[in-house]
Amino acid sequence: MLEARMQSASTLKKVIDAVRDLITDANFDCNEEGIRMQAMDNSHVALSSVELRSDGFAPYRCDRPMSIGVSLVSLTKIIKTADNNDTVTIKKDDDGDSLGIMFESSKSDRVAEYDMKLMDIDSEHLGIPDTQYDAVVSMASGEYARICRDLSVVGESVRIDVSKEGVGFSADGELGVAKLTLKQGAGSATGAGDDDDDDDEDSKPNKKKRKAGSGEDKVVPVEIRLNQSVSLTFSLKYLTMFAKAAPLCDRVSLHMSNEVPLLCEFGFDDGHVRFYLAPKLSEDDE
Amino acid sequence: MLEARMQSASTLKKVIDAVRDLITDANFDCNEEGIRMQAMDNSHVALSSVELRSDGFAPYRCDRPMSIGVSLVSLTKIIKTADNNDTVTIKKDDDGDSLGIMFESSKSDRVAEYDMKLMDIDSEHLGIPDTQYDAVVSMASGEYARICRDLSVVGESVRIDVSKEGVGFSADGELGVAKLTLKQGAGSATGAGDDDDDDDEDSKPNKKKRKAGSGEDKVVPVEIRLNQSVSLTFSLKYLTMFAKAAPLCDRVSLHMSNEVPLLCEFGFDDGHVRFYLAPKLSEDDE
DNA sequence: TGACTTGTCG
DNA sequence: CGACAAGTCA
Repeated sequence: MLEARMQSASTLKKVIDAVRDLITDANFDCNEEGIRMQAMDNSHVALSSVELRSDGFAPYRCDRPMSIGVSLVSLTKIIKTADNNDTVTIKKDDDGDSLGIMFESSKSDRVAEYDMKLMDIDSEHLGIPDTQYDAVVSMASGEYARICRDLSVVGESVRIDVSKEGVGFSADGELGVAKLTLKQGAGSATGAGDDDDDDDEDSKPNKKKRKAGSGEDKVVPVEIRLNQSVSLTFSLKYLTMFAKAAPLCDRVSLHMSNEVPLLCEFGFDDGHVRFYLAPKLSEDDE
Repeated sequence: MLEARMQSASTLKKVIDAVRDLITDANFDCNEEGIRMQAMDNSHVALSSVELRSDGFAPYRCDRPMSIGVSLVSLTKIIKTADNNDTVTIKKDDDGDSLGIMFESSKSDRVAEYDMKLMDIDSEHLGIPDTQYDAVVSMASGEYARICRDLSVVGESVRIDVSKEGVGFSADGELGVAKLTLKQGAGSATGAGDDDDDDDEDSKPNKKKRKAGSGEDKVVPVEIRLNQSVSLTFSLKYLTMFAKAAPLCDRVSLHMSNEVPLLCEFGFDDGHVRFYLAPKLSEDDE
């Protein structure tokens, strides 16, 4: 028996939005620590990994580990019917072959219940080594999204160079060459500021999302942690798909070592979305 | 060596937007006075002419005149990645075959550098005689755009009649006849004019949604300078494309003499965009 | 069906 | 000026 309730549907909606372009089906692996999902994209190039820790739910109950095979296409359709501040409860019996999903509106007495059919999915659970990366770049997630968008007009690949001075993103193609440079410590306004109030922090999920329209954007500085300079080339198409996760949080961190897959991480309260992507081996690949 | 820096990208963005529907490639002719661009549209019907005077740049440096062959398609893609208030610097070495374009964000240390490949373009530089026109009509550029839009619903050509009383725009087609009259001195709020004058036809389709902007539109009176009445017919398709320049400035002026190409001018600080279009010879042409 | 572009709102 | 939503194109 699994039963998990989250105060607001918005995080779940954003998580689904973040991965639905990459994944069509996936197993949700649940245990007492929370819910995890991991899957390669359809062309087996990128790995997506989602964690929703049990702390993010109240209550959370999972008597014994279970693996729930979900069609993200179906789940997307269902989750889109929820309001952002609806309460979401998901429930699964030990024996059933369907997943119960319930949305309760806060202001009215509207209750929507879905019973989503499940799938049998071969879970190719890949162990991901807990690598130490040579370079970790953290920046505003909006900035990351924009860099992907801007460079996409020039080419299909981006070379990321990280050094002490900063991080450079460069692309080239028919129309010429583009290079975008961020200096360490450089601030960048995000789209979503949320002000930390001192009083009400803890377990209460902050559903006050004041998306500070104009003016009061929080400045999110670029931070670089570097053991060794790296230079890696990636497919912009995938990096752009990763950027769909940007609404989840202010920051994204890119973890890189030469010739090792990139880890692109979006962390949020009580969970994260991580993407892994192998670098292009050489520039002639394109 | 050319180096020119403008404080804000917005003007450049608007200039490019104004001509990109008409022109795909053009030479940017640079000298110490500034940058000029002149080109016929692809079907060799309309002439576009852009001037960016050196005063609009700081600093501006152009050691010797040069002609830079630019693909507006590429330039459009690049310029779209700039924020409106980014600082723009364009640079070209005397010998290179590419144009350096740099956007610097004001708030952060984000720097985007592009190196755009150039083209060899046969510059058919047409001398434009500095004509004295018989009639010059100046009006709100938003009003101009709206007239083009409204009349396009009715027909493909517009006849413009200028007399002492005012200026009339008329079109006809399948669904009937439309005539729009502006009187001299009549004020018009930018964007939403409905000056109901006596000549108003009821056949005018009313699907105008007046998006009167922020309410505080400046009133821009219609001004007519007239030596002799004129009556000319133009393709609405082209006049509508000219209207893309409207964001550049509050006013547009239409310079006309019978049987001579129209000059449609959008002037702004330190520059202008001008369009020339030959009149249709007779109304049976359509 | 999804992604992108454009237009509107805050 | 940035974010959201709708419409269009692929």
